[in-house]
Amino acid sequence: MSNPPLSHNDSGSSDVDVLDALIRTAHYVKREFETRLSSMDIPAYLTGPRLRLLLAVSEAGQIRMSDLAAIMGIKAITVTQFVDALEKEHLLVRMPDPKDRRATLVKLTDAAPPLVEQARAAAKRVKEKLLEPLPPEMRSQLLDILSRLADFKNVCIFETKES
Amino acid sequence: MSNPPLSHNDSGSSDVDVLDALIRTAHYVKREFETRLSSMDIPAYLTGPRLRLLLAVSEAGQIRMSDLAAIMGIKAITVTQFVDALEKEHLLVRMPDPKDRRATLVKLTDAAPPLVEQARAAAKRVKEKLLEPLPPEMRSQLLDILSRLADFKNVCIFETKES
DNA sequence: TATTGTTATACTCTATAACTATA
DNA sequence: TATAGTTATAGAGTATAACAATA
Repeated sequence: MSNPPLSHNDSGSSDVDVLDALIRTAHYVKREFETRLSSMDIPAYLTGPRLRLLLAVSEAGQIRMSDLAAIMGIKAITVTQFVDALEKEHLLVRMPDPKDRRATLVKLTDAAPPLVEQARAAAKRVKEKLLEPLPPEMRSQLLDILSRLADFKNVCIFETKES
Repeated sequence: MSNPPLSHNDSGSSDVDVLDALIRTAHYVKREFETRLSSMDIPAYLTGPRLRLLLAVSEAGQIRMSDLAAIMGIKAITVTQFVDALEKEHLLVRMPDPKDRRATLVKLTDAAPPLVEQARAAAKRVKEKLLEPLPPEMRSQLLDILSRLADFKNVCIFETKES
């Protein structure tokens, strides 16, 4: 066996590994989240990102696809694909925006709300389970730390609709 | 000390959103990491996961593919695909394991070390940049918190550090 | 029978580029 | 000219299932 040189701990190997840990943990959490969700009545096609989009639509009532792209931090084409997938499952529908004929509004179908509610509740239970090992003060510490790493101030467009 | 402007305690909306924040932040960090890395001389095919595998091989010297799967927390087939990609770029090679003829050992090619070192250094610089907004004590807090969410005790087969 | 790695296949997420319709 | 959304295409990451060789 070779002895690995473990002396680069001084100038920040561990400082830097925290990012790896972040990505790895997030990946683990994401997978756990989706696995547990689909083991709970929630159909497998309702993945994390799609559910997030669906919930955004649900909160907004009606929303333009370009706004969805903005609040989710993804490209328009990706929204198109999520909407395609969810429309195929009859969870949401497209409508022309009467104010701007280039734009498309998206809203839930009449059939969607029960599943959306079920998914929201299941997601919440799963998240609570995953967060269990974390005492409350660590949760807010984590939130604080994360917000310093990346500030997602653009996420809350929901309250500001006036027009 | 500022009071966190959390809307409050119960029924848990904020309790639960910290997981979303985690996933979203990790996703942001990951994308930033890869974008900045490929804007630095590092070829685009050397993505985060592939680089991680390459570094694992580099540290191990020779390593079985099944061990790579174990320490990276991915399936054997995924290792196969990473190794395929990196072998195509002449960064690593497969060798039969003389101890077990079912197994395959992987090691760096002679050509790999310069690029590996360059990539390791670039990755470190990028990570330091991304971590800049985080004071040192928050970095260790974060590491602590993450380790409670998911314990990756299996990750360090490399360092036989005393404890 | 169990394990190692592979082929074949598939799906999700994400994107760029080129395009249409509209503003 | 610029914006909204789409088609076509691509690539990365990940996986399951079936299989061959070996243990």
